[in-house]
Amino acid sequence: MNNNPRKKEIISKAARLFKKRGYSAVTMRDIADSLNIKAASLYNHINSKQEILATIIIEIAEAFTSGMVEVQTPQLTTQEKLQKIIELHIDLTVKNPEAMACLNNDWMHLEEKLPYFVKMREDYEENFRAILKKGIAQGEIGSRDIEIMLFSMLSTLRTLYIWYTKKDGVSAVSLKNDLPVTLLKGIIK
Amino acid sequence: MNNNPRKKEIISKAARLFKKRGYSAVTMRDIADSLNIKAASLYNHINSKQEILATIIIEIAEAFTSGMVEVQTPQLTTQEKLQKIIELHIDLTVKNPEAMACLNNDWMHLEEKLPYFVKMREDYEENFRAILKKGIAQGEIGSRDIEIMLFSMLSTLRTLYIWYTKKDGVSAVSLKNDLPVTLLKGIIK
DNA sequence: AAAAACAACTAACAATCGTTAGTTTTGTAA
DNA sequence: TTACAAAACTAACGATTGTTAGTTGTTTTT
Repeated sequence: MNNNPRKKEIISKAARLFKKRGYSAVTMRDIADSLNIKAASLYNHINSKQEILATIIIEIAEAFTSGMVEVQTPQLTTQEKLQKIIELHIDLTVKNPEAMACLNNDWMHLEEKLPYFVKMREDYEENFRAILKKGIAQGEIGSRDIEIMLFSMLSTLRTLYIWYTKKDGVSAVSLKNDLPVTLLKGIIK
Repeated sequence: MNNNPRKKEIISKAARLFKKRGYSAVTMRDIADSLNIKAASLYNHINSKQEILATIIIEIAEAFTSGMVEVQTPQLTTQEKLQKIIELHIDLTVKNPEAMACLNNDWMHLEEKLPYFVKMREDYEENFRAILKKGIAQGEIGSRDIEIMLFSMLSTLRTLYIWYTKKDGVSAVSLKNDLPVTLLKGIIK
C-alpha cells in the first residue's frame, strides 16, 4: 500500500522529530528542514501532517495487535505467554523506537484514526488481562491486584524506547536476557 | 513564594489541560476558557505560558529531590529504601497526578529551567542506581543488569498517574499494598 | 468618600501555523 | 531531442499563536 520511498523518508524523519519534541511542537517546516527541502514540497508526497502521524502510529499498533494473536497460543503456559509479550515489545521497540514514542505520547492527537487506535489498545490490554487472570486461576502467578500487575508490566514495556535509545542505555541483548526475569521474578532475592 | 490563589487556580487548570493534550497543544485561550476569562486576563497573574509549565514541573521535581534525601537514611536496608522510593512516587502521584504527567511528558519544553531540571533528574537516577548497586554488593537483590532494574522500576513509578487517574483504575490503597510486592518480588510465584 | 490596587475587558500586534496554487527544475523514457 | 512525469521551488492564503497596550469595572484601603 505504501512503498513510496520518499514518503517513507519523510515519515521516518518526522517520527524522529515527534519522538524528541512531540507531534504538536513539530512544524511542517521542521520536517522539511530535516530533509533539506521546503515545507510545501512535502505535499508532493503526503496529504497532511495528520496523515504522517496516523501512518506512524497505526502501523506499529497493528503490529502489536497481530503479535498478541500469536501470544495467545492455547498450549503455552502463562509464564511462556508473558515471556512472549515481553519479547514482542522488545522486538518492536528495537525495530522502531521512534514509532513507539509516537504511539505512547501522541496517540491522543490522532483524529480520524483515533477510535480505531483506542479500540486496538483496549483489546490489547484486555487480552493481556485475560492471560494474567488465567494465570492466577491456575496458580501460576501471585494473586495480587491484576490491574497493578498489568500496569506495572505495560508501563515498563511501553517506555522501553526511552532507555533503549539513550546513550549508555540498555542493549537489545541484555534486555532479552534480564528484562523478563526482572519483570517476572522481581528485584529482591 | 507563590501563594497567590488566582495564580494557583490558573496553574491547576493549565496542568489539567497539559496532562490531557500536552503543553504544545494547549493554547493560552484554552487555559483562559477553562477559567471563563479571556486569554489576555491571564497576564494579570502570570508572566508567560512558559512560566506556568516551569512552575508545575519544578515544584514536583524538587519534591522528588527532597524525598530522595530522606530515602538515603544510612541505617535502612536496601529493601526498605526501595519501599520508601515506591511510597514517595505513590504519594506525589496521588497528590498531584497532573503535575506528574507534565513532568513526564513536557519537561523537554522547559526553557530557562531546563538545565536545572535535567540536573535534578540525573541526580535522582544516580542516587537510585547507587542504592541498587549497594543492594547487589550486599546480596540483598539479584545481580542482574542494574540499568534494567532501574528503568523497570522507574518506568512503572513514573507512569503511575496514567493508571491512577483513569476510571476503574487502581486506588491509592491497593497501590500501597500491592505495588511494592509486585515490583520487588515480581509476578510469577 | 476618595484613592489605590486588583482583575477583568477589548483590540490588536507580529510571528508562525498547515496548506494551496502555480511555476520551475530535474531525471527518465521515447 | 523531445516529451513527460516527478519533485522541487516561490509566494501567498487565512487561521491561530503568545503577548502587549490601554481601558473599564470592582474591591480594598485610607
